[in-house]
Amino acid sequence: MSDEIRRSMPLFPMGIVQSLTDLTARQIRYYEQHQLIHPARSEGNRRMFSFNDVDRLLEIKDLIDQGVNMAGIKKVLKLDKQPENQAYDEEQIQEVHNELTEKELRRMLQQELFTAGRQGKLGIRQGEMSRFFH
DNA sequence: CTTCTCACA
DNA sequence: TGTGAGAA
Repeated sequence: MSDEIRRSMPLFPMGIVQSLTDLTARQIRYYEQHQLIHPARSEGNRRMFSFNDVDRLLEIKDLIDQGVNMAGIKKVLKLDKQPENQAYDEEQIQEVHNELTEKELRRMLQQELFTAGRQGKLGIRQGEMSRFFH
């Protein structure tokens, strides 16, 4: 249950999500307008994406690459919320999960902490960063 | 420097 | 969807 909390915890800003999903900021904001994702907002009205958001964006990217339009994607998302037909789910869930390997997760979080720390957003100095990454 | 919103040739 | 302006 507490796993859901971590997955919905706002962690990364646009830049990170951009490099993580290979989507342009324009697209990401566009998908938000169409209710495909719901990033939290933090001070300065900046979008803070949760792990779930990134996960969802990766699904969207796959769909886009497969030539699916907004309408089609919305359908898929609705099927996601209403777990009635899980016929073709297995295959897609596998693909998405394959993109998020343990290794990448480490890199993602490290990148986040790095940029945050570099900007003095965290009371952490480089020497203390090693405490997180042995 | 990074991100946000809004508008447009 | 891209891109540039102007603000935060």
